[in-house]
Amino acid sequence: MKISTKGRYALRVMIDLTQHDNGEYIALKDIANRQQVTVKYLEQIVSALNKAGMLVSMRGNNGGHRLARPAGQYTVGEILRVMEGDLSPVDCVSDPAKPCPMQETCATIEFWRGLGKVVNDYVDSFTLQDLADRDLEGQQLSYSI
Amino acid sequence: MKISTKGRYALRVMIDLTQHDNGEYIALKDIANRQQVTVKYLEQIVSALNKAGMLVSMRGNNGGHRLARPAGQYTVGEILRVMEGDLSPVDCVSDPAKPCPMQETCATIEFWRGLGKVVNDYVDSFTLQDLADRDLEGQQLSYSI
DNA sequence: TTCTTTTCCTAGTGAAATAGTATGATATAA
DNA sequence: TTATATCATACTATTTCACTAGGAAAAGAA
Repeated sequence: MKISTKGRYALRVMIDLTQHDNGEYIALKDIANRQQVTVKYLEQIVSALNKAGMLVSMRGNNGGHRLARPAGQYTVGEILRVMEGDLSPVDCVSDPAKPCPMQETCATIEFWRGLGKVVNDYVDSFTLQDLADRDLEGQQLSYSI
Repeated sequence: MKISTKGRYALRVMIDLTQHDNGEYIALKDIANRQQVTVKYLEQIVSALNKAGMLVSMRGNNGGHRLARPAGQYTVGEILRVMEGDLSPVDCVSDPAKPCPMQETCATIEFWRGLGKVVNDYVDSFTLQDLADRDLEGQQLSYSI
C-alpha cells in the first residue's frame, strides 16, 4: 500500500516546474540538483509525463521542460496515475483482465471499490498549484524561524 | 498502491470465521476449501492474526480457530494493518527510521499525511460484521436470480 | 500408548516489481 | 562543429511477493 518513488518524484518534478516557471524550458539537471535525484532517473519519469501530455519538452542547448498548462489545471491525481496506474487497491476491481472468480458473492469487492473511490477523490481534490503554494509557505516558515 | 494477497485473504478469513461461527473451533482446512487458498498459506496469515490477538486458536484434533471477540468489535482497518503494516502511502510520514532529509520544506508531506488519513478513516469506518452481513446479502441476491 | 488431526514454526524458492544505471542516438543553439 | 540537452532502450541489483516444504508440538480418539 505504498506509492512508488516514481510517483513521488513525478509529483515533486511537477511542483518544481511550477515553482520555477519563468517561461523558459527548465533542464532536468537543475531539477535533479534541487530534488536530489539523478538526471538519468528523472529522464524516465519525465518521459512518461511528457508522453501523457503533461509537459512540453525541448531538446538541445537551452532545452528542457515546462508545464503544458497552468498548474491549477492539473489535479494531483492525474499526475500520480501516470506513474502508478489507477490507484485502486485491488486488481479485481479495476483490471478487466483479472476478474475474481468469486466476484458474485464477494463481501469485500464493494468495500475495495469504496476504498479506491476515497483515494481517487482525495488525490483529485488538490491541484498542482495547491501543493506548489503550500510548499512556498513551508519554506517561508522554516526561513523565518 | 495495492493491498497484498495476505491483507485480502486475512479479511476473507475473518469474514469466513464470522459467517461460520458456531461456538466451535474452525479448522483451516475448511476455510481453505471455501476460500480457495491453500492451508499452508493460510497458516501464515492466521498465525499473524493470532499473534495480534485477533483469534483464539486450539491445536490438535477438533482444533482450529475462532474470533477472539464479537465481529462488530473489529474494524476492518485493524485487521488489514496486521498484515499490511500501517496504511500510509509513503514511509517518510509513518516510519521514524526513514525520515526524509527534505521534510522541512516538502510540499507533499502534508498531502501524503492526508491521504493516509482518508485511507485509515475509511477502513476503520467498517466493522467485520458489516462486511460479513454484506456478503450474505450478496449470496441471497445471486441465488434468487 | 499410539494414531490422527490439527496448529505452530522456520526456512526456502521462483517470479515479479522496484529503484535505479548505462549506453548511445538525436536534436538544438551558440 | 561543439556543447548541451532530451529521447530511447537495455541492463542490473535488490527487495518484495506469493507461495511451498518440512517437521515439531499439542490435543483428542482409539
